[in-house]
Amino acid sequence: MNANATQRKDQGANAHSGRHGEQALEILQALRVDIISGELTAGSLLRQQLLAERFGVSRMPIREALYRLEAEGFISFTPNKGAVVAPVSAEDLREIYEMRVAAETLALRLAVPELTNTQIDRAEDLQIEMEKASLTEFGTLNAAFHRILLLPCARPRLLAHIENLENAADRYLRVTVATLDYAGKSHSEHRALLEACRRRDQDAAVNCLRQHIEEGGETLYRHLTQSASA
Amino acid sequence: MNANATQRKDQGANAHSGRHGEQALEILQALRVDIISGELTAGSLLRQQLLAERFGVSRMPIREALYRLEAEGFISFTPNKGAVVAPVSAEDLREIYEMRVAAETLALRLAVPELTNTQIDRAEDLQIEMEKASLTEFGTLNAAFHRILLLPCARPRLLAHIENLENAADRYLRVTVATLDYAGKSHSEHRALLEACRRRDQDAAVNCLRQHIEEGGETLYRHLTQSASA
DNA sequence: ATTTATATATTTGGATCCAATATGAATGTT
DNA sequence: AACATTCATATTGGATCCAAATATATAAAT
Repeated sequence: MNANATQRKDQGANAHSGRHGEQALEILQALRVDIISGELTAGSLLRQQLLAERFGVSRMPIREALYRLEAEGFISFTPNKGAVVAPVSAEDLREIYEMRVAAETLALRLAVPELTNTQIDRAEDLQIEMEKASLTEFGTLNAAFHRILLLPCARPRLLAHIENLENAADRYLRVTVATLDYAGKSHSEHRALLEACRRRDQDAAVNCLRQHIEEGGETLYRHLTQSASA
Repeated sequence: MNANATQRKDQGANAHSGRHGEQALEILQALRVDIISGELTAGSLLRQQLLAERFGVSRMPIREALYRLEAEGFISFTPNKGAVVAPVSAEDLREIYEMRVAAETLALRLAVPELTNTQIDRAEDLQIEMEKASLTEFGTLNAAFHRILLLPCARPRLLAHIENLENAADRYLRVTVATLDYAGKSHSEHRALLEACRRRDQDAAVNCLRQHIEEGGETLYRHLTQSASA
């Protein structure tokens, strides 16, 4: 399959939003979304000229965005040939989730003692919303839920790393989240996590989160290794 | 202090080494080394024109290298003003070491069952060499020692992440490694780690590594918070 | 003398141009 | 027909050019 997600021309919206020095960031964001959402599939060639036309800019800001995308691990360059969307694999998925467990449990352990009741309440609100929400909203609400519990760790590097891992994971999530009864189990795990946070019980909270992430990863892993699709 | 490390002109060596599509990578490497080694100090402005002259190329490959450096966390851009070398701080150092513990213990846990006796022997050789080596060689030998024990985990994302963290840590290491009696303690810790690996004792090995990294971080942290220099 | 306004110069961000490499088609040879 | 060679084309990587923004210097006004 080819990079035909680049066909729709939305330069009208993008090109004149932030004038000087921000185009590349918007392009980066847009391409990242395209890869995560699956509009750009693994192996797709990213033609600079096509992207430039799509966004209504020259190739320069495109290149800038591509360099950063490569650093984030979403694409890879081969010299004089161009950039292709990084492949997906069950091993990669497993690795991402192993790293998420390590990074997010560290962040949570550091965050729990700093959590305010207000923040926990806010997380609970999000959880309540999430349980009523549609599948399209689930992703953002879920991300917000996790973020609010981890942010108080106040570790910018770690949080950026986690965000990158979650983006990487979302590439795999897309395929499966719609089909599975993942949501139900996730909700009760979130509830347990909130309880542990309320008691400021680091170990319990960390174990909840570890289990939560691991089970999510397991589910995806099984789904990916079974169905050879995507 | 300004970016006067950019004065020496070494374009003769760099410009014609790899012709098409590799300049940026060499420049990236060179700038990374300059930042880690301290030739480019925190807050230094990175003038594209100066760098272009230093490396004997146009501003284009410079920009490419800078974008990637930013993604690695070594510099940061402010729109229309340019790039500056990222600041250092005790909190950042602490964070790096917290992340190293999480990432490297994960890698080691996965690597230990895969380790061959040959690899452990090779690590021991490196350790023996290290104990006789000078301070200038210590850094590379130490890195090689850790790498050989972690590589068998076969997790490319994780290993790249660890490499980035070690580069980030090296920025702080530089200041202190010369002055401290860090080496002696490090050697015995390495020995203990090797022993645990020989027994294929995951938990013991992971605990050794955790302690090793934590103590290294502690030492640096104390040194950095005491002496307000650099 | 200090401050404000204006003009100038430097620098980044983006567009265009050119060279080197790779891709693909056409042609020729066996 | 299969394969190699040559030539045309497309694409990347790098250089140059231009515009927008910022910083600096100069002049004017209080």
